[in-house]
Amino acid sequence: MSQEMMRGHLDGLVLAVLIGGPAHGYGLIEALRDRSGGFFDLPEGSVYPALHRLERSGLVASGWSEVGGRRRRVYTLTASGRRAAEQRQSEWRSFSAAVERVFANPGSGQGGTAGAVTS
Amino acid sequence: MSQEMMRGHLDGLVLAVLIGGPAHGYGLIEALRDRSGGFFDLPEGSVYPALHRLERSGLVASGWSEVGGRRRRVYTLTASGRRAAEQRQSEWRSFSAAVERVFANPGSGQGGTAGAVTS
DNA sequence: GTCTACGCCTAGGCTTTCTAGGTATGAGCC
DNA sequence: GGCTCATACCTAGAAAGCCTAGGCGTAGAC
Repeated sequence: MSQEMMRGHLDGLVLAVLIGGPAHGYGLIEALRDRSGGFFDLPEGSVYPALHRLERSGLVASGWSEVGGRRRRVYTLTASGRRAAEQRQSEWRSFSAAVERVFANPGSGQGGTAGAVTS
Repeated sequence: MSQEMMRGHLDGLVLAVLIGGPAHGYGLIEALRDRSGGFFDLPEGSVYPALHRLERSGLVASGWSEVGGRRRRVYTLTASGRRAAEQRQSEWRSFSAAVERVFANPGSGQGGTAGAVTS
């Protein structure tokens, strides 16, 4: 449903969730599903690589934990990760506003740009 | 600035512009730049392949025109293209709303999901 | 004669996401 | 004991989309 649209936004969404506190991969998937009202139901194969990517970039740090006999890798925002999260959100607002302007604009057309179509 | 975020949204934006009337590639780039307040300044290498893609999908139809000694390929929305344009916009609204929900939600955290970090 | 704006095009590479698998624990059920 | 489900991690490879970096050509200004 929204697979194609995720491009370039996953990292920002993950960082946004981590602003609320540390989380592990599986829980992050649930958090995104819950927060989005079920709209984002991301496969593990998307989220785990994204987390590894963010860790390589220094935006999150991870540590192992054990809960109920199951090991978890818990991710926490770093200082630069927090800055990145805020920047991503402001970029999103700009992007979203720009898209809305394009959608809203009802033509803006001079009407004469097309010329005569010959075939 | 917004290169990564375009993924999956370009087609919808192009279709949105074409709702206002036929346009050619070069003019479409200008229209997107103008309508978005300069935010979308797309390279030709993005827009022309997108138009060809849309034409292959049957969402737009093209015809050649000549204006001032310069040839233009003018693109027009087909019937299914118009439907697709509207659908894209409604999908955008859903997507945008879901992103906003994720950004707005201030934790929603139980706080106890992380467990004790051991290393 | 050169430069800029207009106007079209494509090949190749990069990045990101998804598909489709794999491993392992704990709990509930028969 | 076996089965299944939810939890929890991981990766290789394919698929797709956009950008970079070029190419071609006309018209008009300087």
